[in-house]
Amino acid sequence: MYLQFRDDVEAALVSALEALDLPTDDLGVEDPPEGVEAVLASSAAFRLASEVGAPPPQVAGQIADEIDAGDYEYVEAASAQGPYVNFLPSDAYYEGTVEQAQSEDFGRLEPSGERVVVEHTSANPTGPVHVGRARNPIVGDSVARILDFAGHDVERHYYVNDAGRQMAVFTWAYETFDEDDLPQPDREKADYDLVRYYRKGNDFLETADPDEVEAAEDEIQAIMQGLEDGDEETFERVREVVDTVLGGMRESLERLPAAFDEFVKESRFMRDGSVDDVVERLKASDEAVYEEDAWQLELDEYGIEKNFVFLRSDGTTLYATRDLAHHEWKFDNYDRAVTVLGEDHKLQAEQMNATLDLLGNDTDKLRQVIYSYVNLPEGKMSTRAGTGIDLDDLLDEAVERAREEVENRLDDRIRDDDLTEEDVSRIAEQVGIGAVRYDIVSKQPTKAITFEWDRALDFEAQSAPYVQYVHARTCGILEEAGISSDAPDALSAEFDASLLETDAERELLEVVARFPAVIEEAAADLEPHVVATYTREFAETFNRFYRECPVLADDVDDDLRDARLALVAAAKHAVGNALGVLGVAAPRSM
RNA sequence: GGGCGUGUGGCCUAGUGGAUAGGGCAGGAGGUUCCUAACCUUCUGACCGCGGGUUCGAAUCCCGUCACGCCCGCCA
Repeated sequence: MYLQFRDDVEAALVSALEALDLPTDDLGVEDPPEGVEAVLASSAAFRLASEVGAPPPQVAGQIADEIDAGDYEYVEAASAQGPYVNFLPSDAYYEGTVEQAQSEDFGRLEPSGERVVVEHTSANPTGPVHVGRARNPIVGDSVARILDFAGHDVERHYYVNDAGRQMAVFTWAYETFDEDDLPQPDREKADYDLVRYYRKGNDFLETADPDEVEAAEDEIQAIMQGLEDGDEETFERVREVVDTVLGGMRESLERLPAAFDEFVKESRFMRDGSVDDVVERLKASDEAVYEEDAWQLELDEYGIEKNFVFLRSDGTTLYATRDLAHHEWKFDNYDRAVTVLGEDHKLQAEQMNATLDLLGNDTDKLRQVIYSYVNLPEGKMSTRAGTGIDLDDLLDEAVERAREEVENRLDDRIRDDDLTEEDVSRIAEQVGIGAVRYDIVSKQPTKAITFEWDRALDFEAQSAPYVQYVHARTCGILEEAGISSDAPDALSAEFDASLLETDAERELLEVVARFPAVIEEAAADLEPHVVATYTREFAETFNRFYRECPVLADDVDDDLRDARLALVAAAKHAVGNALGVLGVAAPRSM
């Protein structure tokens, strides 16, 4: 209802300003601060004061006087308060909110018909996913969920670098070294198994005898050339390594959970000729220069000073060149493309944008979400060097700590719980992993995060469990009332929302009503953290309602009980779906 | 050196032109015969890095400056 209310408010302002013969290009609709009763307000009077020749409060008064709230279904009143025009919602707003939010998928926006591809993670398949990289799948998966919930047709892609130098090194190392010379793997898992060869290979290239290194480099070069020439046998050799390591990484990512619709391999664009096509078109462009035996592109007109090399002197393509073909493929198959990238890829992204534009693509269809890395207090995490915390270890530790927490709480509970061992495991999993994910997704992606165990695994206050607990409470009340999620129909279809008139109830209704607008904003700006901020405010508001408004107590009369139950169901859908788009589990009990 | 990003109470964080800068942690004081206390109430604590400027109004925009991070490969 919030979106409809906002439409009403905008219409009312336009009509009032037109009647006063004032410009309508700046309505100044905003959320009033806490403590102000209104749901929306306009600060337009500030800007119109000079035009009218009267002080802002007087202008606000004129605007408010011009508005007849009766003309708008969801507006109860428009009143001037100092220089602001404040808008109060009508009973229909509150009643409409409760009704609308009875739907299980409350908050989902109308289908847009737009096909959006979200590419995220795309880490080179060199070894286990570490925490430094984990922000990408968490942010990316949440962005994908939000776009989906906002009505778009979303596909999630992992772009696999299976043709670069790193994979050539890996393949060479895998074929060269003997397992007996390697340390024990940290886990019995494919990615942990194979990363030992990769580390050993890199170590060899850095420290071995120069002649031996040269021989190794020749083999690596042969692999790269084979890929470039489209040699099937070479592709097979590399594929074995890539698919094996990727398989292990996928398992870890799915725990987050982050799943993909498609793993797009860059070698595909080498084989279908599209990379060659890109190269030919670039060579023919006015910006192309042949310097130092390599083909380059001058991108000065895009404000990029550094030349973009798109063909090496040995005639092989670069990752960035292949990525151009990849993105043209995206443009052919989707209406929009979103890529989640670490901040270190920012310049490359700008370079690619410029080049795609030069090739005649509409780059407005492409957007990047940039995030800063998660570092350790002592520095960066690196797969090659083997420094860093593995995502699996973090998640295991999180689940273990969550389990301890659940077990501790079992002892000092007021109510008798009938949590089974199965419940305890489920809760530990939901809370532990949810806490990690929420901790990452709730912060602005551009802010750097320094990883600290205790901070990442804090289960109190502004954390996933705090919000999850609210969801569990809503489920608890509904179940107590005999309304299980399996049988939502048991909820009385007849309820009188006008009985919800205390401050606590009204505030909860208002925060529920805002949910679709939060989705709209998060989707438009590609910012999952605004949903996380919302869940926190939601939880605070719900907890106040919970404290002040008993639903099932004996002294609550039947009509009020039904209305409150409907409100609790509405709250459950809002917070449950908010957690859903964040990719955080919504437990029915804790 | 150049480019991009970040800087908000002791610590973490929301807020990108409008109403007393909103939370959390830590610290002090309270609350459970009552639908789950992973909760709530209350107190303490901020010259929004620093200096200028624009504006009726600046954490938010502009200029300068400092600190930190990232980038400036024929790597990815």
